Amino acid sequence: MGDRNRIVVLIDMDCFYVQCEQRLESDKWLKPCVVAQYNNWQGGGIIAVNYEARAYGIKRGMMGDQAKKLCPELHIFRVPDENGKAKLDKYRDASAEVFQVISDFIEEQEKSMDLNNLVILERASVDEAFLDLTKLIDAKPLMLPELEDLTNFNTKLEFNNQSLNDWFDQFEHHNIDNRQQQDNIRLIMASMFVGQLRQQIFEKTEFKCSAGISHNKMLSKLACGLNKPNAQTILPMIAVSSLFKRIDIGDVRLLGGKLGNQIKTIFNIQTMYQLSQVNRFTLNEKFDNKTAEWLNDLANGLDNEPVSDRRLTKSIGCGKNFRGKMALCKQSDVNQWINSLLKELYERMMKDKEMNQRLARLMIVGYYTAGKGHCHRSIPIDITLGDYPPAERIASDIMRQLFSKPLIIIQDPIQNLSLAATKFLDTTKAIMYSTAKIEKFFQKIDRITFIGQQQQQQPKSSKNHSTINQPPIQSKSPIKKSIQMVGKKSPMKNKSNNNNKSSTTVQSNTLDRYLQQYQRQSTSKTNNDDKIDLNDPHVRQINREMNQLLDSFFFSKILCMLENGTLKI
DNA sequence: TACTGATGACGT
DNA sequence: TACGTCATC
Repeated sequence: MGDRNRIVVLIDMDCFYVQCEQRLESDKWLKPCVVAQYNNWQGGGIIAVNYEARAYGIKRGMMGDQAKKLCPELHIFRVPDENGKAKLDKYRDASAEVFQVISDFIEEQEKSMDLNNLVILERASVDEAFLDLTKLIDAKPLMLPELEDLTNFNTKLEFNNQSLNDWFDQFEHHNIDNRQQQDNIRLIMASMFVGQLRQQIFEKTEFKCSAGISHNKMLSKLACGLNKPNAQTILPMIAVSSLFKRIDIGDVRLLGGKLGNQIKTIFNIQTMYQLSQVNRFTLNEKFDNKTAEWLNDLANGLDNEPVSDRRLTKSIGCGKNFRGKMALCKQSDVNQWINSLLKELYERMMKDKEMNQRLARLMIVGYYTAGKGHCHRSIPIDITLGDYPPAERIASDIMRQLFSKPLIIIQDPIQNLSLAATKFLDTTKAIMYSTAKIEKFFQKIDRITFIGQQQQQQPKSSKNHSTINQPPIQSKSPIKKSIQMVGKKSPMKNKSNNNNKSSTTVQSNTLDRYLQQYQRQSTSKTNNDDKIDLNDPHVRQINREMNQLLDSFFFSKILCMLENGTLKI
């Protein structure tokens, strides 16, 4: 059972940006439309083309003026811009809508079967999702749906030129005890799921999409592209070799760039079928072992890349090109653009925080110059307060990084700037940065013995440290000492203590006072006098210590224990 | 001035 | 890790 082929699906929204615009201007449905950004030069660059417009030969990457010549009645939607920069929020929001529908549908299906975690959903891009339906399908009895139901979903079969109809007959009249046949039926069952999902997406969002239904990411992506728009395509394993005779190497996922071109030139071939005929040892001569094996698999319709369980983006970023004369030559211009980019990014970070309960810990600032090419540097984001620092502070950190050594940008002007927030932490975990919650956390995991417990009691007078200006941190920080001790002690040594309820919670008085102190500070936002001054050296010291605590303690130790099951919250 | 602006993944 | 490179739409 375990060695059965996976059932992997790709859902791809049809010309997504155009549909987003059409939904807002419904008289534009069915008309040739494109979405373009930046109107000023040659009608702007086209980033999405609907199928009516594609009929005129209009392609993504063309300029608006050029497209208009091909189709005078073309409607061009404009990406809104803010401060001279394209704003793509509309499409991200619409994407979130679609993913919500997909998530809900999955949940509903699982619920009806009284099971959990049957479907893996991966956000592959703003308009694409991979689904691994293996577990869902295999939890159901092997059964053929009605052909009519499938055709209503505009389901196509990719298998030479065989119709879905003919293919269906063989299952009804023949035995289905070999694995190949069973896999085919599993694909058909998955197609019902996908059809219903696509219907849901349409009913809830008005958006049409296409889908590929096959056994791995490469094949489902390929299948999806075979019949568009508003169709779903089944690609059974047996159809792969004949299909590959007409598939260009560059049309296969991950082979559309340099590598694909290299393959074509090196072996003087064009199609995937030809690649499958290249001797494995010949492949090995030209590529490293791993790549050679991977290519060989791909050429045989195999791809074991898992569908990962991820519904959110791993980073939020924004950037802008400054071509030719527009390239940034002065530090003040760079400063201004960083601020402008950060303003947009910061808003998106805040929105993301509210919607997804997470905080980014790292900011990447990137730039491009003719002399140095692409460069980027990272700046930590201090989230010890359980929230982002003010944008101004992030901006100044960025500028400090960027101009740590003075750059003579006059001679090497900056042609691109980009910012990205990454390394997200769940607020439920990040909240541990906020010290009140750290205390609770420690209480919950009372199986852990904090090393500090053996330290002698601190005098009560320490309570007097009630303002942030007199932090409970001595010059030779006891906290730091404790942290170092924790770091040295193997957490596994506490394994025997795991069920010992009498085991003490955090008893380090220093830490306790520190936590209380910090809690007071971080919750007393109403009183201006109590506001934390982030530039206060003591506060900075506290933040540093907390970061160290987290890095050395929680992540390397506790999360490890959570993962291997030695600890449960 | 002219194929943007995002995204993710991998190698070292 | 931090940073450079590649791929996709």
